[in-house]
Amino acid sequence: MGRSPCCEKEHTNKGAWSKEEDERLIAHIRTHGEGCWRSLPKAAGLLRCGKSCRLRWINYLRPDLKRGNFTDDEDHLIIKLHSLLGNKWSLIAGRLPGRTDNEIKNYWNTHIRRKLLSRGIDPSTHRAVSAISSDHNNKDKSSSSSNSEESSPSWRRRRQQQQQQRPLFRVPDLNLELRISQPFQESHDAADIQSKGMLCFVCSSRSKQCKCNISGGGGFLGLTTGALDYRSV
DNA sequence: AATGCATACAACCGCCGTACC
DNA sequence: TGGTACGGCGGTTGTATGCAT
Repeated sequence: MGRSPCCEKEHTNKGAWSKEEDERLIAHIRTHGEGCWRSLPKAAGLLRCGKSCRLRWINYLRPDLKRGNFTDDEDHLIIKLHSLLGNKWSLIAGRLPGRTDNEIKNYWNTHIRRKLLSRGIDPSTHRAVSAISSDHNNKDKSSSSSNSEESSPSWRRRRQQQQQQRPLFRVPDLNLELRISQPFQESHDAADIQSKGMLCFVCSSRSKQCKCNISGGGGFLGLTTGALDYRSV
């Protein structure tokens, strides 16, 4: 049997969203709120798959989205978080207010990867390319290939194969267990956690239940401060 | 001006985890 | 306990745009 499709594909639009579709979706979510994506298209009068509506809203229409270029700070934060988390785009996006996982993923693939490569850093391992090539006894010389070659389809395929063959790089003895917290806050001392109802990174409790005696600064990547502050990275 | 190639990014696809029955 | 629905995620593709020739 298997699962039923998420929608009737014969009766749904695909491709770019029109202005009218956007307006319908926005209007529907304004009055009914997010959620129940499967039934939303019918209720909103859209010939779209529920998943498509969700993606359009989350990645493009949400009012709290920050459009425009990434700042240097955001750049650095993405690189640092990627070195810790790998391709966990949603977790990375959770630390960049107003940015979506899709946006960060695209930005990584189009800008940051190339930037790191041009600096001689392997974007998947965050190690110097020369170190990697010596690790592998020059087996994969193409990993230091020229930038002009890297974006070609054949280069992408080769690179995928290399990554499958290459042993995973692991940061030794790092406990990367993560807890969900609210996005980055300007300040994050214990008083803030209690007064603003933030989620404590240390004990995972909210507001007044938090008994962690945390003070600013110190700690790896600021994680021990209860909230990740990328400026400490 | 026409053409081909490269780039950027929106959107889709397929899979997974979880909740619910 | 197993099946199904659903939301969410990461990888991939499609296409519009910009640039070089």
